[in-house]
Amino acid sequence: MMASRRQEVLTAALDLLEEVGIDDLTVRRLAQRLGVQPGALYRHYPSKRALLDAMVGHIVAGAPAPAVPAGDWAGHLRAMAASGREGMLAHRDGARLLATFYDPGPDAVASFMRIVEVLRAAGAAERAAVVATDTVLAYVNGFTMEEQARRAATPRPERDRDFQAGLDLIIAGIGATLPPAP
Amino acid sequence: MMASRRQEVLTAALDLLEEVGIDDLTVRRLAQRLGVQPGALYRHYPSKRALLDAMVGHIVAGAPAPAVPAGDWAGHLRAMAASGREGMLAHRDGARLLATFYDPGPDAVASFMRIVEVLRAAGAAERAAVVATDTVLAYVNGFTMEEQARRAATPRPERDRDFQAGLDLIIAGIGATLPPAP
DNA sequence: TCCTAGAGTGAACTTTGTTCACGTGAACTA
DNA sequence: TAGTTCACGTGAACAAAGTTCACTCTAGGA
Repeated sequence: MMASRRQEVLTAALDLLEEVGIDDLTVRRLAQRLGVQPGALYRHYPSKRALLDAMVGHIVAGAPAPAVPAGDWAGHLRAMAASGREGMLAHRDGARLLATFYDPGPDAVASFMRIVEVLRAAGAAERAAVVATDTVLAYVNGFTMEEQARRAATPRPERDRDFQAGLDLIIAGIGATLPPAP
Repeated sequence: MMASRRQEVLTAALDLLEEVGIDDLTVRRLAQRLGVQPGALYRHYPSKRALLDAMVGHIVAGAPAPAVPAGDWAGHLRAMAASGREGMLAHRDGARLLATFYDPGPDAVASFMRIVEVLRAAGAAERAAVVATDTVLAYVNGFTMEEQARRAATPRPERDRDFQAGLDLIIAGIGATLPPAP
């Protein structure tokens, strides 16, 4: 196991997030849950902000790596979109947390580039591929934010269907700008 | 003019937002700018949250009412999208403010419905019209949020062009599901 | 045995939102 | 004219938040 104390603090913070939500995620509450004085946490993270960043890092890293169907650009787009949404929905206030504290690292840039590559392989021009990728990601973030903030009442299957339907709209738009398959 | 004190406080808060950003928009700073003790503000707004809500209300109300080209559903969509984005970009941290504190009122629902109506008039089924509207709004929010958070360096014309290009993608997707014009 | 390093204590400080009993001056009313 | 009302503001306090700091404790290796 060999979990460093730093890791334990992070895990406790993620658990606490699930219990009380981000607005009540306080240094003191976290310290209490660890059976420790508030100041002790600053041995492991230099600030609360740094801790939140680490939580965000854990969330984006934990998103399920999609099984890539080679050559199927629409499938790739759908998988990436679903994975991004899933990562946020998996944690209470996940979307808000990402929106507020996410600073894209090299791995995020890498997966962005991978999508662009897939679209380029399907025949899209460089700029068109970037625009399409940007658009899908903006949609995923916008939809999920709104979903988590204001649609907790709507049953999950319905939300899934709505998300899918909007994504299909965008994919149709992208498909129209692509050269026809040979 | 006859501006009520309440109005003056709101105006001062909006000015202060522009100067210091939402993270440093504090009750004390606002009081100081009004030449008043912090507690005095609670005569006019029951809580800081209520004041932020009022600011959001002012921002969404202040978005330019688009000139509606009758019968042109794509034009209507573009106008609404541009108006929403413009409203957020017009204020520092506008997108974050909206995303965190916006609780859609009757007028927001009304303008949502108006878009749905326009699409229905163009031949879309009810559900398709709702999905299309939702998708455009999610895109606008997602794009603007990211834009204001991380693309301050990119020059405005370029950002406008990117926004337009993504929107065109979605509009193309919507157009593909509509019956051909007679 | 000494000593270093990681972990935690306990108490403080600053800043934040918020409350509350009380003053004050202008406008209305009898 | 005298009294009442009312909107507005004062001044001081409160609790909770993030953060800092000097000190202690406890292992484990030289």
